[in-house]
Amino acid sequence: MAEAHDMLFRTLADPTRRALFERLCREGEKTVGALTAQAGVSQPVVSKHLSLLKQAGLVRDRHEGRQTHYSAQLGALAPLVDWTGRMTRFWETRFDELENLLRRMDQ
Amino acid sequence: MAEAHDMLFRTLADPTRRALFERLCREGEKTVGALTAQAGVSQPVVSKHLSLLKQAGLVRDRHEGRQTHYSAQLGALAPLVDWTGRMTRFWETRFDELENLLRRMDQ
DNA sequence: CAAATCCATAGCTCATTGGCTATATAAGAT
DNA sequence: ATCTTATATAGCCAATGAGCTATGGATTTG
Repeated sequence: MAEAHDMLFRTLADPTRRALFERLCREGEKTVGALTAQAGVSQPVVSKHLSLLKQAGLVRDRHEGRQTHYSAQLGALAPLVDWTGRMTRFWETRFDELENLLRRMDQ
Repeated sequence: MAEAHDMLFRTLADPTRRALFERLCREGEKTVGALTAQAGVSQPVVSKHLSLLKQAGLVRDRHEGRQTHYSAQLGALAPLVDWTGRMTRFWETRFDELENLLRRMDQ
């Protein structure tokens, strides 16, 4: 029953993890070392977060010698965009119904 | 430093809480009792979640006698939509740059 | 081959949090 | 006034999870 947006919300809820993803979106592919240098947390913590981001489909990894390059997988945000869209549409639908009701009462 | 989307992500990360918000979006205003009846958790837990949703600006409450009616505040999702938009745009910009580079190399 | 570098994993701790029951507060109902 | 109903708050507990250090595995360098 776990929908795709569930894991996305949980994964992006942590500020450190979200900051890593944001940086990959802004600056493109980066190694773990480069990410760690500015993350403000230890390298193992960065690796752990990247692993969770990968599980959520938000990043890809590419191995090259002893370094691992991570990059954002932007398509992974789609379920989140869909979800917000659905919520907005529900609200608008109910709003339209209310509008119609008021129009009918006005006649 | 805490941006608006930070609290939104954290608030919507919990499935029970998100389900409450979804129901308010789908079905409109509801009392705490009505929400509790289908939430699968106890009434105090529902009240607590609603309180957090309210703090995040995702719901409004309206007191009427001894009941409290909650409703979704859809505008509150805007920072989330903006954030996903920004991330997408970063990615697209870098993609365009890559495209241009390839075009120049092709000449 | 030895040493150094890069990343991942293991194991620990502490803080946070989602759940519960019990109770307080407030507003009808009798 | 008393009892019941609706919601909120308090206090507790167990699970989760984000951080750390230490270490393992793999690759490059000397």
